[in-house]
Amino acid sequence: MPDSPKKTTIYDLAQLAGTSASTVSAVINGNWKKRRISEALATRVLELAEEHGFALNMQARALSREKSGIIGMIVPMYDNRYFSSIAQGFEAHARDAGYFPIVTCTRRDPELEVAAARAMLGYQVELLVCTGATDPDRIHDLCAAAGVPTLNLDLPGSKASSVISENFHGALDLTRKLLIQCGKDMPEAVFIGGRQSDHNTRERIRGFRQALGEADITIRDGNILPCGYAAEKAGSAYRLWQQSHHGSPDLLFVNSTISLEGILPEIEKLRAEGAGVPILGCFDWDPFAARTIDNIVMVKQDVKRMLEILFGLFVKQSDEIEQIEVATILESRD
Amino acid sequence: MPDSPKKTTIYDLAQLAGTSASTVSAVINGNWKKRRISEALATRVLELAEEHGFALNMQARALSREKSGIIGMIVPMYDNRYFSSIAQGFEAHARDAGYFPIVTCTRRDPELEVAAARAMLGYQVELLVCTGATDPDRIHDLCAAAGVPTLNLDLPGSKASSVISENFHGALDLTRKLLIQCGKDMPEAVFIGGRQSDHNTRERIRGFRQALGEADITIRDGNILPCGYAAEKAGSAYRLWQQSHHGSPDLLFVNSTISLEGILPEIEKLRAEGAGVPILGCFDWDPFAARTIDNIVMVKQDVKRMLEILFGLFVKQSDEIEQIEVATILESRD
DNA sequence: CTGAAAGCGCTTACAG
DNA sequence: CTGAAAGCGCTTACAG
Repeated sequence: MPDSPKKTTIYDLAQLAGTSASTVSAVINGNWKKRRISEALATRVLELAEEHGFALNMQARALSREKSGIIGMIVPMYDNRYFSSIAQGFEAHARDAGYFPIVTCTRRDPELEVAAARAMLGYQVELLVCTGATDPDRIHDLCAAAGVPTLNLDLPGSKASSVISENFHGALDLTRKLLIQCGKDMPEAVFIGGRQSDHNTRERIRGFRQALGEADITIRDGNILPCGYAAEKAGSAYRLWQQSHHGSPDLLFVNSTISLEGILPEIEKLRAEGAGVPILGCFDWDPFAARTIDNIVMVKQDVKRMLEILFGLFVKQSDEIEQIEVATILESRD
Repeated sequence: MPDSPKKTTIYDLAQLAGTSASTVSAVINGNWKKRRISEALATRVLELAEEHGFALNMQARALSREKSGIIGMIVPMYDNRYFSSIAQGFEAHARDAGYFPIVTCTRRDPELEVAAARAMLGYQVELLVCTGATDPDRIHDLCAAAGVPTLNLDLPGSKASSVISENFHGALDLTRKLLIQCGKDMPEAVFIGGRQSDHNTRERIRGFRQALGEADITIRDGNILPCGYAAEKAGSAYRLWQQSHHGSPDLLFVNSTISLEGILPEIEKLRAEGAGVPILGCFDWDPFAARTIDNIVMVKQDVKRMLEILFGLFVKQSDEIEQIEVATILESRD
């Protein structure tokens, strides 16, 4: 392999093979049957390409084709299983579909989301998937102005199709199950985590309320605590609740593993003191939490299915706006 | 915002502003003081750009500048805290340094690694960081032929600088701590997970052996089980060990959180049966595992520091090959 | 203070 | 069966 100091181009290859750039291009792109290029020439070109470590310049290709072959995704964070499996699955699907995936995390920051969307537009993405975006409609407008379609995942938007979990039903089932585990007649039930402003949190609260209603349990407003997703926020909201109630709730619905991380130290403190510990539910899943926290019930979102549907929408390219809800799975150790 | 059906170019902007593409280019790139363009014109151009949702075509820029502004990273997986925080931190650093980050996961598959490296080369990355790569030297050669520098992270290579954890010392400290916790005179100690072929695993085994040696504990070869990283592999290797020894070890050194996931069910089974449970150590960190598994000691790798050093090497661009080891942190609940 | 023009490395009608 | 040439949207000397 002659270490060419500078990058090899199709012109170099053409010269080496005694042919033209057009022909090399056709060979590289596998169009040589169509162009009826002799097999011998094609083989020769491919050999030379291999030998010189030739890599097609994708920017040049994108420029001339006027399409990049890139699809983008923005994600709030990588540091939990839900979003990281979304990122990983998105990559795999994109590659299988012949696209190059670009994913970027925007820390639930609206400004960063917009900046990331602009950057992706600069790279001429052919699709932008907004995962858990705080303002997907704004991103949609940005992309629409550039003629780029968007799709929403996890959190819905109103201007493009969305694939989300069955938040209401998932929360309903989870709460029902927790009530059974709890056993008490009039348990003190608390919901914690998430944002009142986001659709998923609202739907989950609705499911939570409904399950309690079915059991004729009245729920005080002070027991619904959409304090944000961050671990610290959930931790301190929980601590505050405990202080003002002089004790822990009987049943605790936690709205994400991130929030669960913040609450766990408090739960452990209770356990260490030999005090009663609330029955725990979490609308989210983590393998260690599921395995090691006593009596926790977790809701696993069906990432595989969500991505299949998402890519189905992408290839369909319909401009009808749909909102598709995907069933969740309840996981507990018993 | 007039929804232009087609993308706006600098020529469109030039026409609109009654000036030339060169001038627009200078304004967009913030070089207009240098070009002494009138502030009025500059402002006007920027307004128009905003109004039309203009986004510089980065492929065109890359092509003409002959540099892409992209840096790439390959990572084995996203689905654990170590690698996902590496990916997240890489993104942040890249952006701060004015680069566009591309990260791709290659599932510890040598062929995928090479394919991903080729794809990145096609996108003209200016640096490729190989994280936990099975054959970083092969990727280095590929990149070197295209004049692209590489850097290794987590697992070292011999042809480019590497930033890795202090595997030997980390394992030594961890094992010492486990021995203290264990308390027994002649504990049965087992090492599980990882690959004999990788540097980190070998170094950790060395640290493990050394700590045992210091305590005059002889260690049988059958107790060193580098069975791979996958959870299932670790699970079955552990089960096998237990079967042939009619019991569990006293001390178990697990080489990653992934392997820990595979072993946990067995540990729980023991606990449920009221049988003795080994003292657990893990060369890796996960917040839930750290919090919820009784008496586990975890080694946290210093991702923040590793990335700082990595980017330091990148900006330095020295062609001296260094291998830098970063201290790890021991975490336990007491 | 500003513009015309060449060139980056491809693709793709088009002509032979 | 194959090549010359225009064009994709920028940047950057160069000339004024």
